[in-house]
Amino acid sequence: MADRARTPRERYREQTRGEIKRSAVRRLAEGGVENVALLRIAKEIGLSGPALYRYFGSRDELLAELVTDAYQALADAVRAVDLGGGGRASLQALAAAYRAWALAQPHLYLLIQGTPVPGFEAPAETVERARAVLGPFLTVFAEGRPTPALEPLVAESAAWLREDAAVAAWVERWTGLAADAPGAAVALTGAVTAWPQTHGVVGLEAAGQFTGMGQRPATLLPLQMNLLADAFRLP
Amino acid sequence: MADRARTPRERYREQTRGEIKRSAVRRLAEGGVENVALLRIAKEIGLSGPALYRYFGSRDELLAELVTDAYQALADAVRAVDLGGGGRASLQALAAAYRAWALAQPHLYLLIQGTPVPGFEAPAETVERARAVLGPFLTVFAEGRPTPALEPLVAESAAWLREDAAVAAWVERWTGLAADAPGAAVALTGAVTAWPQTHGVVGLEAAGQFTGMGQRPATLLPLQMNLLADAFRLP
DNA sequence: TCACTTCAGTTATAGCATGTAACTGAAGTG
DNA sequence: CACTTCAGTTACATGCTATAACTGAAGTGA
Repeated sequence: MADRARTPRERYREQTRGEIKRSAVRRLAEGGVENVALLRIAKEIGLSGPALYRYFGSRDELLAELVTDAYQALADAVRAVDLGGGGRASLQALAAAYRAWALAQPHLYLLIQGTPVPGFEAPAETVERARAVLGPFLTVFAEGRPTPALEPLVAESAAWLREDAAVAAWVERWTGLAADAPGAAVALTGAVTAWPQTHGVVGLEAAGQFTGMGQRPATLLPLQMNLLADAFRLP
Repeated sequence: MADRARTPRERYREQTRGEIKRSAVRRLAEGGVENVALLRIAKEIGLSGPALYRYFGSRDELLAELVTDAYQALADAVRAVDLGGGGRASLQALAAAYRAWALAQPHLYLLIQGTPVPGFEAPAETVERARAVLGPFLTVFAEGRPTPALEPLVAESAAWLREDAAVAAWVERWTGLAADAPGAAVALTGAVTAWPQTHGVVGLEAAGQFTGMGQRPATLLPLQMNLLADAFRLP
């Protein structure tokens, strides 16, 4: 935001990159990842083939940037939720926001949470991005008082907090709790449990696997979140 | 099984088809779906390019058959579970079998439950296949007595049972219950809830999204199944 | 102002993929 | 033994990714 329009050249470059990405996202939405072809994108924006390689080193690089952007957008959507209510109301709101974002652009969601793009695998960075999305869940679960059944998972979370300083910092940022505070491990456990549950419903829904089923994901997801809230005794 | 070796020609054809599919599956496991290239498969098994089109009309057709086979294999793996124990023990066993199959061939699992192959979408058939996988879950949840929180979803299941005869038949096959028996809707609700929860954990794990996380999916999944068993008051 | 650099964009080309067409020859069939 | 069926071939059309070599205009410093 600071150095937005340094030089005309850079501004133009940034604009063209954006145009390419927007075309790519549109093609992704219309025909899946196979439809994202540099040649056709180039033709669409009035360039000829190899010109795109000035802007993206390869097709995979372009896709990787779409993934990064999508994570950012999902994180923004989740962060935009007002956690004022706290407790299970906030958890419901987070899950709903997550779902709404995913269903508004199912192809993008499947791109980031579904099958990893073959060549491209950025484990470290992916984890980082996922954490940005899960942050607000930490906040909500920090006030949880888990039932005894959750004990093994809380223990694993506590161990992780002890071993990984980056995780400890992440949890502290969203909960204000130090790594050795009992609430930290609880928050971490809640987030790491809520995430696969939400993804389970949303991922199947985005992939169209619920079509033909009689139950509505809009009923199922809140219900699962409620069960989870019960397990963590959220107010 | 009946007309296995009708004519030598057909037997040869079947054998070649199998060879092609095995090569495709191997390539899928090694380099993802992009690595499944007819030309390279042909070269590998000593044929030259277009010959494969005698056996599969197109690449998509080959992939579609991989999907079908994979569903079958997953259904077999789940059906092989001994439900003698009943109750939550059986639920745990089912989820564990589902997970074990998926992790033994993550690329295949992502192929059937992840991003749908672009061109190819067979909603009706896919639903059918998914049902075959979920059958044993119905059996387990038939003896459930859901907590009041599950009421809305049970109602949706009951409505679905009333409207869709095929679903009613499916449920009856796995539970022995008629569509209007209260247990039928409960079983359906349980299966349709357990499925996304299991998929949520397994899908993320297969996609490698748990690497770098401190919690082990092997801990998380049984725990979630236990919560679910509680909600259905499984013995 | 003018040489010099930087860089967007071009055409040409290599390589590999899917898929079709037309042909060849051997295995099955009445 | 004529005839059909069909696996497999080569040749080719098309479309994609990616690289190489060139062109020309926009920026840059003395």
